Amino acid sequence: MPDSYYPEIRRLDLFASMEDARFRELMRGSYVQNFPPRIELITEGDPSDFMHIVLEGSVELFSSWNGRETSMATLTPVATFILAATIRDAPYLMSARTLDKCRVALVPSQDVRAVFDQDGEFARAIVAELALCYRSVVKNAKDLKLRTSLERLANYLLRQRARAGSDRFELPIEKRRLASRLGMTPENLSRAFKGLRPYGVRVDGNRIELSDPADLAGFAKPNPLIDDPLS
Amino acid sequence: MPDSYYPEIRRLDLFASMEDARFRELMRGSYVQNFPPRIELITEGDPSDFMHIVLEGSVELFSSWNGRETSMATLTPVATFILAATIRDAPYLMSARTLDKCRVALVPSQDVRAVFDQDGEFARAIVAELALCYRSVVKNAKDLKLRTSLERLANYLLRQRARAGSDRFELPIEKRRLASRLGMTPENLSRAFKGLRPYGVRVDGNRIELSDPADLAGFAKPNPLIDDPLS
DNA sequence: GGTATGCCTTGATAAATATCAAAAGATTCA
DNA sequence: TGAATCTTTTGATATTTATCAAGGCATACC
Repeated sequence: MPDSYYPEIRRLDLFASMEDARFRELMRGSYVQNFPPRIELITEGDPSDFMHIVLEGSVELFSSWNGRETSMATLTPVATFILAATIRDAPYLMSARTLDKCRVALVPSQDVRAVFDQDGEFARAIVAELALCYRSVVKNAKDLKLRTSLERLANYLLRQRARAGSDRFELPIEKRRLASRLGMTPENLSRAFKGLRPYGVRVDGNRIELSDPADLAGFAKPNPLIDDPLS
Repeated sequence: MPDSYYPEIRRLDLFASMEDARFRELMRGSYVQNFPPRIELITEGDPSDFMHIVLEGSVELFSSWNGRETSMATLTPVATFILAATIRDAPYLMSARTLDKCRVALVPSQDVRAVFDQDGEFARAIVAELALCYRSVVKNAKDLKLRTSLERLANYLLRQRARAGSDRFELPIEKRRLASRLGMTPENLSRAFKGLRPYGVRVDGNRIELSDPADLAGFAKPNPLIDDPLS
């Protein structure tokens, strides 16, 4: 891997505080690849030979069963994925595909496990990252089980508002993927947007405007234990 | 904590390979408590002062939002819970209550974090445990998003069959809790059991008999990436 | 034993969500 | 530019799931 990528990868919490020698060792065995849109990077069930890092573009994690498919998450730079499978040396539970042109770093799983054994700082960082991922999936499960689809959408919009820091923002993903992420069909997402109109949700293509966020929050009842990505 | 508990706690993967001195250190600061049934051990949102270990009885993890409640998991000895919150020093995402009389060990979170920093073996074990937990929640999310409630029940029954190693077994939890765990109402669970009768599912109170597991599997289409607790 | 309580089941109904079909908008690409 | 393709929306309908109400069954407790 070219040294030029080191700084941005270093910024990840996962690598921020590890010894420089170990970091270089890890990167030496890794490589960076460019992918066109809509390429399946990994397939669920395959052995986890590499930990992946999205450097550019966006990557969708999805899962399939019995001819059905659901979107689990969309990752944007700089983020790692498939860490748990790497750690456990277990098969991938989710597939991943590029949504646009992507640059992805591939770190051999056995190197990750080897450095983990030698570098306490790295081990701590991995634990922190895993615990964060775990908590984020638990929040997602709570969202799915405790809320209707309308409530999930309302809370999603409030989270995007917080992320953008503005009452106007663009949806970062296609609506049909958003529908799948929220556990609904594209048709119902369309109707759900209409259903939120009384709470001041204006939709124009990708552009969203929340004209009365307080009113929307009154309906959505956001909760940090479900909606706050950090807590 | 009395030394007599050490062996059974030691058997947990989490503690199996850590240095004996560290283990004793960790246990010294911990204590064991008995609880009557239906006691709320922890409440979601509270700071995570202790990692918990069920030694006897069963404990339900559940979550609430907006007056609704859902069962997330039921734990039986010997199992830890609330590890991720302990590690991140973050609030509990789930509440826990005893279902019957329980014996629970409480390990101060700061001790867990301190020993984690000093004992590489323990750190490795924590990572393995967290990765396992993470993967189990991902499987649960896939189950919820990709399957209907009838399919979820069918696969649950096949998992219980594998666990029991027999076509006849008893449901380990109350039906209303099972309903909640599977993301449905008690009424619908009752109807779902009826709906599986054509596939050889016989129900008598808690006792289940699968008279044609192959036929049931043909309907349920179990998949290791959702249903295998280890893979 | 009998009452009380809680769990489970059943039936009727309502609400939520999915499916199907078609049209309207975007976007891609030759 | 225009054809082709894909996404989004809309309406009609079907399916799934939840809610409400009532009754049956068990268990716990006086």
